[in-house]
Amino acid sequence: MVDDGDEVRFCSTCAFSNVCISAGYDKVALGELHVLVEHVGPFRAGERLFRTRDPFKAIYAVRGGLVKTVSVDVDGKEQVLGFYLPGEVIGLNGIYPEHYPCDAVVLETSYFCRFSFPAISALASRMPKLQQQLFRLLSKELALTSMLAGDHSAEVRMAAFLVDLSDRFGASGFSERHLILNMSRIDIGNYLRLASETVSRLLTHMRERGLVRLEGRQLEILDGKALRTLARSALEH
Amino acid sequence: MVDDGDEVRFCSTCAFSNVCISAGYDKVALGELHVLVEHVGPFRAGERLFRTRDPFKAIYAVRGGLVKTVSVDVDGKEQVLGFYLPGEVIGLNGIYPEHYPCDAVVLETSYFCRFSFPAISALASRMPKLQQQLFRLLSKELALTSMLAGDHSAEVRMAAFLVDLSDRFGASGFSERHLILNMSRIDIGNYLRLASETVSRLLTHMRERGLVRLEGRQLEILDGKALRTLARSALEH
DNA sequence: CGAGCTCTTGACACCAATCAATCCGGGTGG
DNA sequence: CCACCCGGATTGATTGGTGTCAAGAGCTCG
Repeated sequence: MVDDGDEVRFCSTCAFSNVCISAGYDKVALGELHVLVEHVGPFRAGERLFRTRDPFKAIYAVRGGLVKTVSVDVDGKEQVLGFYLPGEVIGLNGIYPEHYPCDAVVLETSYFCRFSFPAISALASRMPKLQQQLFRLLSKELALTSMLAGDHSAEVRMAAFLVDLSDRFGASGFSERHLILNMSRIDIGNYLRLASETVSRLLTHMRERGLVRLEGRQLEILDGKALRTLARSALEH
Repeated sequence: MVDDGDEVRFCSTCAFSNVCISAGYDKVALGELHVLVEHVGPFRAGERLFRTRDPFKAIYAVRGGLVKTVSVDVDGKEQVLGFYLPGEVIGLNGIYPEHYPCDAVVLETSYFCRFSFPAISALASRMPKLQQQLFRLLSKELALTSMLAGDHSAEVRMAAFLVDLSDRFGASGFSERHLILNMSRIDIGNYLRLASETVSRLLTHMRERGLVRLEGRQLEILDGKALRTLARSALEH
């Protein structure tokens, strides 16, 4: 999990590190990236990595754990913007406003790589591959939130959520079939813009149809194909 | 949004040009940017600047006119992703997938600046200010779509739409009070995830309450403060 | 073992979609 | 110049999907 052994990868779960290494980049720049990374954690459930209106100074890659980002509107109503799994990057939406537009709330004990943004931005100027990776990350985040923005039925949203999570677990080297939904139904509902009761009803309905197996926060995908069919209008290609 | 330029502006409405000039950048790089820009147009209403699945080669700044981006899902149902006014940039969401994820449909006679992405990306490596501007544009787009993703009542969404449009018209040097909604109610509804009938009802209701004056596609904001109050939960700070 | 949650399940209400009729404005052709 | 036509816009009646409220069950933690 931390930088050990194999000199080629100094941090096995950092998105940046991986892409740069895989690009076979020059050692000087790589060393600079290494110096730039700061390992932080552990954070416990309920702690915040950063808060709304904190000045934007760094982005974070999840090394292990689970995080949600939430924005709180003027009435104090929370809005979950996203969940972040190991290997994913948090904080990019702070670039333009120059402060974080949301809180990053840790949902289970978590570890991170911290990248000072001015530093990584400067480094990106000399490492086109890194710059490109930053662009891609931003653009990817864009694609994800525009999925949320679509007007789809509750069932389609739920299916799309599960399929997306499955894919991302897979990309992080975890099982694509056995998902651990270590966030409350309330958070899921808030993220999908559904009432938590609706989330419950949808999950039991999916269980009754044999699409998934449910044990509390453990979910096993039994019929991935059917799920994808349900979700296909939301995942629009 | 952009630190205002003082001297030479060789393309009065191009977001990139403006930021680079205002940064007082060296003339060599500036020349390169100049060479890189390609003026295209006019395009007539209904024509497409690019289509879904076209390979991602360039981004476009609107010089004049109005454009919508729409994605078509598997069932053939259209989804309006955004409207673009003079000075704004289209196509950034194609970076990650490396092809455009939507069609760019011209709504009224329009002109553009075309920037080859490989070229501008390379140039950004040598012009930190340009790189930063690209990051900002992406991050800004992110903020905009996450507004759409919120679960707000139809009235709040409508108000937020008008306020946003007013701000953007203002940023482009147009009147903030007199908006020209040169897109159909159907497009507005599709963008806001509302039925066009609901858009109609909301606008008449706002007219009856004295918030706006309506004359077909011309809209005058009479009570901007009230509109902002309505929209404030969607524009979350 | 109780306190305080999350989660589930049911009954009901309500907002916005749908269906339908009409009106308006702009372009076309006689 | 007017009549016609057609897509967009408005307005009304009805429906349905989700939210809200409420009660109870299951967990976890002190």
